[in-house]
Amino acid sequence: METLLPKFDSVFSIDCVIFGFDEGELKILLIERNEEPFKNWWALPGYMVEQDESIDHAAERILYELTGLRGIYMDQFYTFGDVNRHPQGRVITVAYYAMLRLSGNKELKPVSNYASKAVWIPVKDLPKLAFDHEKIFAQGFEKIRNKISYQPIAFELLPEKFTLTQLQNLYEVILNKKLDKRNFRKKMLNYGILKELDEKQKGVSYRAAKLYKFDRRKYSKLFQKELTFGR
Amino acid sequence: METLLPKFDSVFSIDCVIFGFDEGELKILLIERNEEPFKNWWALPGYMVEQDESIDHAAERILYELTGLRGIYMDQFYTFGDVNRHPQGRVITVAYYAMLRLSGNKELKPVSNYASKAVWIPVKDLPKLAFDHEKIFAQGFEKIRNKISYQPIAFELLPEKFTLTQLQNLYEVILNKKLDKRNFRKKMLNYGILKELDEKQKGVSYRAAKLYKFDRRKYSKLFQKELTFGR
DNA sequence: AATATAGTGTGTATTTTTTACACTAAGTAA
DNA sequence: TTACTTAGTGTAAAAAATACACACTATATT
Repeated sequence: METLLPKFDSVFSIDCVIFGFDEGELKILLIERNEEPFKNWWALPGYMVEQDESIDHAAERILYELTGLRGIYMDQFYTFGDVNRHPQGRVITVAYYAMLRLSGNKELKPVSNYASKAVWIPVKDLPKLAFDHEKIFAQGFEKIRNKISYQPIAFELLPEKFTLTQLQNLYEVILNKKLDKRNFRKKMLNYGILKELDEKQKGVSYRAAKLYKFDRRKYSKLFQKELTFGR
Repeated sequence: METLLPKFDSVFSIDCVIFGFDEGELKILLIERNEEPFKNWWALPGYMVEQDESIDHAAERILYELTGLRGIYMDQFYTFGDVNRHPQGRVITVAYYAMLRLSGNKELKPVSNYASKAVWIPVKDLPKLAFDHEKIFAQGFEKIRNKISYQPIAFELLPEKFTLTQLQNLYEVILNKKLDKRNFRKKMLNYGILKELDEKQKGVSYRAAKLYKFDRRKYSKLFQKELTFGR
């Protein structure tokens, strides 16, 4: 039966909204396109999905080819399917996002030549982007802002060891809102998902703060669905 | 420049996970397929998107053609892109969901003949479904369960006038959890998004309950993002 | 008319969570 | 030693969440 039916092929793409946090600034990973259309424009890392790969796999591959970043786990957040979003025809795109720690300064080096370079750009200096990528970016930002307010995912953006002040700064940047220091600390420490280390910050010209680590095991226990409504 | 570039066409589909609530049961809208592959199987209402329509528009059109339901607003929730999810080739599908009031018994009548019929099936009696539709359904159910616990969207499933007990039953069905009557009422009434009516339930063989209406205006004011973290 | 039945409707005390708020301690640099 | 800068800390008040049980009322049944 199957052989009598027409065969389908498709063209669709993946775009990645990758956030990083560095020097107190929230950044986003962009590439400079080296291909028409929009050659030499800034764009989100994104490309066509192959016929024989799942979209999740494509996301990883594409991010690697365009930026050199490897094995980054991303979550899908929305699919953009306006008719004219791509000048060459009907191309819908599935958007993924991730949050990365920038410490260690992983090098960015496109592996394919679809991109001429890949760089971290502060979110507040976002340039004009190719296609509908500004819209995609905006929705991705919205997504993490939402998510961070009910799941402490911010750790993914910080170095492995961090101070509470750094953590708070990050929350403030994403939520675009000042937070109270004492309440913030109380709340975070109460979650019980931070390990206090015996180490202190180094190289600062003032009192050094304690360093903390994120305790992934306790975290996943804590956030296996906890809903409102008592019994 | 554009004319030198290859033209792209694509094949992709929409699937709809539509919830209804009737006689104390949560139901889902299914069709019986009248086309290969999976002819005569149960399936979610879904079909291919046309080249010249946005995916949001396609969702509405497809739901109408397969079930006769018109102008239903749906939200996208996930895109399924495994390589072998469709036997005829590479077809990714964008899944949408909606919650509907079943009162008034809108008639279900496929307008195209891709479906031989469309019916409401209790979620607890879900049959075997075509393609990967069971997976899609499960993720859609997860979605509303999640959503209902931070936004009172349950009204969309109830008739325009409803009793607090009906509302509570619905929450209990979706959350799969018994709730305390007094606390539930206190909480709901405190939101201030219910209008108490001068009417009472009719045709019951016990004390009739007051009827309420959902106050959409107050609701949208209340739920314009309210995040945790004080100041 | 009396009674059984089934769901409606209500209040309070306790605990937990959230919020507001300001000063001292520690380390570095001059 | 002093000036500077950030780290670190507690409490009281308000708000929200929770646990819990019984009398009321409309109808159907006899």
